[in-house]
Amino acid sequence: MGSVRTRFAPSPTGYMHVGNLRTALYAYLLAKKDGGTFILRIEDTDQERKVEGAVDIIYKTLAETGLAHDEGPDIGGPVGPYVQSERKEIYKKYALELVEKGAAYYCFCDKERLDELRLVQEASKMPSKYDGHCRNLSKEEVEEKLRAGIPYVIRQKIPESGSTVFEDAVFGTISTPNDSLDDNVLLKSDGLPTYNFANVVDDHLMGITHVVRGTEYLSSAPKYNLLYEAFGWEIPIYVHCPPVMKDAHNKLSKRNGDASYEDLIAAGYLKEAVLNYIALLGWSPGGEQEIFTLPELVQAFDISGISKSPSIFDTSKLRWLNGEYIRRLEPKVFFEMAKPYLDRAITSPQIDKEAVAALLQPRCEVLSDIPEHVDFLDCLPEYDTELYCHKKMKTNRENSLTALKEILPVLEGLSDWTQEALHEALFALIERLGVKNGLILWPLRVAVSGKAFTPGGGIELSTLLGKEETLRRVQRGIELLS
RNA sequence: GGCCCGUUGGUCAAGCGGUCAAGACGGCGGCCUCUCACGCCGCAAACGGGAGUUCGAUUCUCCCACGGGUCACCA
Repeated sequence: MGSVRTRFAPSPTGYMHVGNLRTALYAYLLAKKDGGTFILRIEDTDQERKVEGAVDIIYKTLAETGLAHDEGPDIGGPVGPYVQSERKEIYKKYALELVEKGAAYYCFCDKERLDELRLVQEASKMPSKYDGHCRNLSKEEVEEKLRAGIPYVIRQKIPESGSTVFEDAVFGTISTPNDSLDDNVLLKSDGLPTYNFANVVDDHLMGITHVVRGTEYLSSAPKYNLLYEAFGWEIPIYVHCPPVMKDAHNKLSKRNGDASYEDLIAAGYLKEAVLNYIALLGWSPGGEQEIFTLPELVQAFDISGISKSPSIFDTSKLRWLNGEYIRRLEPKVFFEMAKPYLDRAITSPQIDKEAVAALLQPRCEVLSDIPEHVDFLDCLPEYDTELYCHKKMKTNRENSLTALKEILPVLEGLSDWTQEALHEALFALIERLGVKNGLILWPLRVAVSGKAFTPGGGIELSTLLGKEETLRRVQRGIELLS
């Protein structure tokens, strides 16, 4: 058992966005690479933003993607509880300890005063920052206000001078002047901690060795560092990951209507492909390999490969990767996955859907585009006879009509309706007429599909459609061309 | 605005003082082929700008520009 302990600490918002999932992935990989422990912690200290069922989505996603946590609210563990709202007393105790140590203080300022303060600061173009009104209250004053039952918060006491320096495994040494840091609230008036505080306390108490999170926390990291120092706790290794972007200017987000993990799955992407793709978004294994199973990712993962700049989520590359995964599937497995989509598009019972799936597998990138590939099997679409004209096949309306008229009796006379038999009969015809393959096969494919592009050629499609339907469509072609 | 961080082709990215600056996706062209797709081959396409340091900078330093993040009793 390794000693690395990482955690994924989402707040239950009811939505697993791609950036979040990637953070979970990296935390998981980092732990597993070392044979360490991956922990799930729910950060629900914001009572107003609680969403019902949100935690279930988190469990479901982690289970589905194989990012199995070793400790968490659902499975327990030695350092629980793993839900922050159940740890209320813990935070209070540590907040008070910090007050004892002089690294934090009671603040009785009410919302009105703070709003006003902010307004004044904004108006005078000052950086908005707590003015330290309660920073130097005497012990007696504090006691008195406490006794009077005045609501309070506990704020962090940031040193007035000097600077805070810390190491980030991705970004290196980062130094921040203390006077640019604010005396943030640690414990809210409802008795619950802020994220800033709960995070530090929990990460320490849970023995987290590597804190993996997004760069949005990079600028708060100095404050966390100061907290660790005040407690005399060992500082974890920070691993800040750059954001996943929708485009050069916007993060991927629910607000922008961007796809979440669930949306991608619903759209017909394979979970393995999604995981593989996001692993490569913001991290590079260094070598040429691009397709990785989860265990392979565990093997290959290294913090040094995490990039510093944001990366744009590229759907076209995901599509390609998904196609790669689809092509590698066992035909049976692909058929099972494709089935719901095939059922939606094909209603006629005589079509062999497994055979359709076999045709589809090499040319399908996302499951959801199956219907548009196969809709013509169900019902011959209205089509323009222009489709019969193809320069490379050297076909036009006239010779297509001739071809179909030659084809019809051949097919009618065929008793054994298999791909082999069709192939044999049609190539015999081609030979007898002494023409190029395309001259016969192109018109057949058009007649039978009514489309410019189809999965499979004329012979394959005819096999699928069955004798009766094929003959009907060839006749229809003859009618249209006559 | 203050503070922090970043900047290699359209996108993901390798590179860690000397390279004709990888590779992948996408694009384009070709081959294969009964269409499309798959597969194979090839082409175009990048170090934001300026000063230094150095025999030599994409790589190190500084400045600028641009981009991102953060400045809540949200996480």
